[in-house]
Amino acid sequence: MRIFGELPGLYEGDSFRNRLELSQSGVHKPTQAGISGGQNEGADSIIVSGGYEDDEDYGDIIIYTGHGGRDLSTGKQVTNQELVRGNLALAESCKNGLPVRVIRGAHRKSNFAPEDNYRYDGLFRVEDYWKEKGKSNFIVWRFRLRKIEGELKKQSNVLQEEQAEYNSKEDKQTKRIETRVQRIVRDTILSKKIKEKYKYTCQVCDTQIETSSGYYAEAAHIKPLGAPHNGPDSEDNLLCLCPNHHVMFDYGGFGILKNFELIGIEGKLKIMKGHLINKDYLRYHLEHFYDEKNR
DNA sequence: GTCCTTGTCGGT
DNA sequence: ACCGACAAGGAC
Repeated sequence: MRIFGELPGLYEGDSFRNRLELSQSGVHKPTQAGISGGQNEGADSIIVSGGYEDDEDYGDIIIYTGHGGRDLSTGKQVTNQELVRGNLALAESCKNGLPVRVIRGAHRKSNFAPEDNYRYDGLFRVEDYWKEKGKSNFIVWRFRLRKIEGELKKQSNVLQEEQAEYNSKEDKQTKRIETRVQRIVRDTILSKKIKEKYKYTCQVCDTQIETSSGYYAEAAHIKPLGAPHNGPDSEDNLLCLCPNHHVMFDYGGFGILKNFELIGIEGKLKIMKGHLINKDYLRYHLEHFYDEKNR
C-alpha cells in the first residue's frame, strides 16, 4: 500500500545509509528508481541525487527531471522521455495536489545535497510540469516541486488521515479520497479586462457561467508566468476560458495551432476583434505542455 | 513473468 | 573517473 505524506517516526533530516535502507524503511520503496509511484495513483516519493543532468535544486524549489531516455551505462540522455510510469505518476500528483516525500542523496552538483548518504528533506508539492529539450537536446519532462510548510502541511496531514481512513475500509472500490486542487488565482486589472471583453464566455466552448454573484470565467496565461517560462502578463498572452478548459489547457489536454484550430479536442478558438494573440506563445504552449503520445 | 530503474561494488 | 557485472524491488 502506497502511503502519501508523512510517515510515523520519520522526521526531516533523518539520514539513511543507502537505497536499501530507504526501501526497507518504506520511505522510498524502489531500490534504484528515483520516482516511487503508480501512474494512476500518483508519486509518493522521489530521490534527488544528481543523476540527471537537467535537475536544478534551489532548496525549497526543485526542478526535477522525469525518468527514462538514458543510456544504461553512460547515463547520458539518448532518446526523448515519455509521460509514462513515474513521470505520469508525478503529473498525477500535480493535478491532485498530493504531497511528495523528497530525499536528497549526496552529490556535488547541488548545494542542498547532504555531505554523505541520503537525507529525508520533507514534503513537497508538484506545482507544475512541462516538457522541454534538455541539455542533450532530447525531450525531458520537468517537474517543479515546492516545499510544503506550515498551514499547507497541516492540510496534507488531513489528506493523510483521509487516506488512513480509506485504507481501513473493507470495500475500497466504493470509497474515494477527496482531494482538492488549490489553484491560486489572481484577478488583475488585465485579467478582468480580458474576461469582460469576452463577456465571461469561454473561447473554446462558448459557455458562460452564471453565479449568484454574477458571471464567472478565468483568465489563462498561454505562456505561464514565472520561472522558467517567464511569460508576460499581457493581453496577447491571455485567454478567457471556463474552468474546465483552463485546467485542460494548463495540463496539456489540448493545444492551439497558429490558425487557431484546436488540437487534442475538436473546434477552433473564438477570438474577439481587437484581441491580438501572440502566436509565439501558442507555439511555446504546444511545445511544452501539449502531448499527443499519451492520449 | 518481463521489463524497468537518479544502485552498488570492485576492477582498472 | 569510468566501466562491467550483478542486483532488489516494484509496476505492469
